[in-house]
Amino acid sequence: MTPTPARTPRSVWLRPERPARDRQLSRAAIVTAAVAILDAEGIQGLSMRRVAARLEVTAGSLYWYVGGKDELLELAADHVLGEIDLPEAGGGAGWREVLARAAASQRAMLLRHPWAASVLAAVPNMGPNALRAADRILAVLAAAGFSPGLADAALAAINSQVTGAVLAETAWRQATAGPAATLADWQREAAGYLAQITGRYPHVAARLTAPPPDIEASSQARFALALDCLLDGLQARLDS
Amino acid sequence: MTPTPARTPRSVWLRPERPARDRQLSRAAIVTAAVAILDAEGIQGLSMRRVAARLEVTAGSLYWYVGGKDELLELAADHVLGEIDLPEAGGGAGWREVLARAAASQRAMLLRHPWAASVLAAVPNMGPNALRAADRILAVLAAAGFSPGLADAALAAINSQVTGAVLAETAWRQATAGPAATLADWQREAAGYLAQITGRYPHVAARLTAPPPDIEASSQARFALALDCLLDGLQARLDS
DNA sequence: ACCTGAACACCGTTCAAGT
DNA sequence: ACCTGAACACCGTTCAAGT
Repeated sequence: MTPTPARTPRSVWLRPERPARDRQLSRAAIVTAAVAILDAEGIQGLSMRRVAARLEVTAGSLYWYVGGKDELLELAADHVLGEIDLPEAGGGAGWREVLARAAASQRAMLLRHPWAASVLAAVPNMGPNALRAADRILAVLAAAGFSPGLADAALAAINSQVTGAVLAETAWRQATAGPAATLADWQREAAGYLAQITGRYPHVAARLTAPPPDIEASSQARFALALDCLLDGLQARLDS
Repeated sequence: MTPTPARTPRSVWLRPERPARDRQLSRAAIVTAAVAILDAEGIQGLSMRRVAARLEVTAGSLYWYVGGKDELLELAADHVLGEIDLPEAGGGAGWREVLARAAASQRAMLLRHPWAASVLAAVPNMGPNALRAADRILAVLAAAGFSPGLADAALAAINSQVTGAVLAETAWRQATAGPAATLADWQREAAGYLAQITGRYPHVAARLTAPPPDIEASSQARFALALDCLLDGLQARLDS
């Protein structure tokens, strides 16, 4: 019934920042405040009013520096992207090691900021930190003999793997960290449902009732396995 | 300052549905309405009030059947998960083909419902359709000789790849489908920013200014490549 | 140029009260 | 048992008006 509102999803990065003067607010301050709230309370806890309150300012004033909440999220996401360790420009390490290191660093950062993966996944990343990271990786791949097409595919595949894996990991973490304090509590709470599915879905039930002892370690191991598979496959396609 | 609200992220699936009587509303009707809105207007367009309006009912009445908006999203996500083509129970196809088919079907479904990937990624999927899909795949892998651990890793890796790839694809699609109608328009709009990054990030700039002619086909090709790499790697680890 | 204050049009959720 | 109506406590965003 109601017509679709004419959203204008133009990215922040397509508009220049306003020139600097003597002012008590800034894009940087707003982004820092937003990241602090996101880290502490997640995406649900972020609102323009709360960011403004943290800066002791009115909500409306944020709109002088930032197009809106969506833009602020884009800025926050690029901000944490700056925490990723990137390969040196002229480093001597092989491309496999470079990609593995960068992917591990990216995963660690996304686990430190559990809100970031979903934000980065929802929007094309065109911020300076995103571009810098992509450019470094593509440079390494080009130097290693990757064609532009294969380098693109490699970057996209690894990025998808990291993002997807972290999203799944944090989803489970947040669910089991709910009202039930421990995993055992959660299982007791879910016992009824589990009993119901044991018969219908035996393979899944076996996993749910007997989860790995160390979730942290097994997530890490699964991530390493998937990454190795991708790197093996890329190497084979590079050699042929 | 404000204390974190005591959310109760217990999953829908942990609570039984209320017994059926003669009523003008139902979980199924609510979920159907929600999916229709999500398909038409995306996640931003979904509100409890709009779902209620579509069913010619008050917003409050939805809470008799559904715990809240988060639960409704879980239900909607599992609903579309039912559209995935799964392997027959006793099919004769090899495990590689089975996984490839299921992954392709999952990807197609996620592209049909661009809101679904982010919802599925945000929450552990414990609905009946999610469990059924996982169980079928795990059964095929077990029959092919996969250890439980390797089967888990395989399922997780492929799921992460599909989810991550679709999220990236839809993010770009929605960005370029914004106010600028065509990709050329979008590029003209972004020209200033592109010129600015051409010097700093040459490898990325080359990709942005000269995108592949057929985005659809190249996304599909990249997805097939990543999936092949994963399947190759799994096969090698299965044989060893 | 920058920020306030107030308003507008929405939200999710609760809950007495009706039937 | 099921649904309404009204309310509560929030939202994002806009914009005149101040300085």
